[in-house]
Amino acid sequence: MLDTRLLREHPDRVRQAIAAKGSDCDLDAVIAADAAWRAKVSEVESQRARQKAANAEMAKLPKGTPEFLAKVQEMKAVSAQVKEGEIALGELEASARKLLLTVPNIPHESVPVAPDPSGNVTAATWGLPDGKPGPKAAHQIPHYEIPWFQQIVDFPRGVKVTGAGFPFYVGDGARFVRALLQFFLEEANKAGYVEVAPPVFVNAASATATGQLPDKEGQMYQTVEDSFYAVPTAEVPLTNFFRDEILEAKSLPVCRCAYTPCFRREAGSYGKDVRGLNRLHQFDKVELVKWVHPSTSYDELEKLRGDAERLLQKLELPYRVLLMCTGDLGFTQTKKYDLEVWAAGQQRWLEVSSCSNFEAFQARRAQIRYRDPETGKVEPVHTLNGSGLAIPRVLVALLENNLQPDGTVRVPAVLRPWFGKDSFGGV
RNA sequence: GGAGAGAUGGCUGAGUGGUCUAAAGCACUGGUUUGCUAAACCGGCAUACCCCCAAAAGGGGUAUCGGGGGUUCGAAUCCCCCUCUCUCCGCCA
Repeated sequence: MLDTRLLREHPDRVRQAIAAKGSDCDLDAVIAADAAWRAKVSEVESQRARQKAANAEMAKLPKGTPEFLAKVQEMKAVSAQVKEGEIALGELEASARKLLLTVPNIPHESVPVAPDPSGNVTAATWGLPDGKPGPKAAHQIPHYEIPWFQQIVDFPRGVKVTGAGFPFYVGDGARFVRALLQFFLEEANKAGYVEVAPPVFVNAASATATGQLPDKEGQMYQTVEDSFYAVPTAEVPLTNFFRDEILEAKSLPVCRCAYTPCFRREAGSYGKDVRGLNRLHQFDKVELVKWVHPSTSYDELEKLRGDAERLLQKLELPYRVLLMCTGDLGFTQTKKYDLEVWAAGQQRWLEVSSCSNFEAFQARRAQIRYRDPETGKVEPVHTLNGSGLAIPRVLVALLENNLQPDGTVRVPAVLRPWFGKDSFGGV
């Protein structure tokens, strides 16, 4: 949600952003609805002021006197007007807010302007000889074609027990998932993110605050009896922790991390993308979230990106960092880096982290603010988040890149304390 | 799941239809006094939105006593629904 003052005072900047993001938001309608609402506010409030003044007078009059009764009669009409006005005002407000929620966030000036993903810029690469994809795996085999893969990740049993996209990890598969989780959480702790174990179901207010509702309802699993939503990412419960609160300026930045399973319906995803572990309905992820002072949010974004990159470096996995162009930015983001790991077996990039700055967009909607100690004013904080990291795709990259000629997979040194072995697999 | 009690500002807590513009205390904070600390005294102390002002400063207004609806000229107060919390019972890792 943008600040309405920006819409009123600098509609051109907003119009530019809408065009750059390729949004179909009708800004004129948003502004017209806001103006209509404001006009009605003034009208209704002045009527209410009249009502209050009359109440004060009547409090002093003895009840039942002719003057008193005359006032009652007079105020009956005003009361009816106010009631009518309030209904109209409620409708105008709801429609203005609904329209306001369709306005996308404004891209940062450092974001390349382009209509589609071809405009994304490679900001960095790591571990690629000559900056090109590689190194070559011993055998160029997609993870789902490794002979023993089904022994550590069991899809048919997942289908039987739940459905497609809900695999079982078995034996070394399960141990490997746990090793990655431990590693990611430890690294996040060391980097200063306080660990949180959040609820994995959230209510509608929380899903609205972080932007999953109203538009992306179809992407979330819902409970039948209680109208809860299974979290699509730990970002949702984590960011909502401070919803409707005012933080101390000196407590900023607040950095937190959480592991949760993530549940996504992925409606409309088919084909090659979804083979093996590439895309699942349930997967494990560690998420990093920051609440920061507005003046620091772009520095914090770079740090966040660095924290996520370091994980891939320690795992010795080649990757690239994409600075997303305006056309590939989400509705709520002002700037976003995607970290894509190279999966040698499939010869393709897999997104394992997405680090975003939302500026005040989420904070305004979620009412997360801080008090400026100098002015005493209350302002929305800036929020950021990034994955650190998504487990299954990291597992994919490790399986495909570290596959040895003898059919086993080498375990990176940093995982050995958690995994307990330096290789696994083989027939 | 059953029965009962409750929800008022950062916190404690008064307030059962009309200056509630929400008492009082605590906490926080500014000042005065005072060797220091402390105390005492005086003052300040919410959030959101609208309007005035080019803007800031400042001023005016409206709303908010868990949420929503109702009764009434007027609701923190009366009625209904919902949510949450607490106590007891039952069940349970």
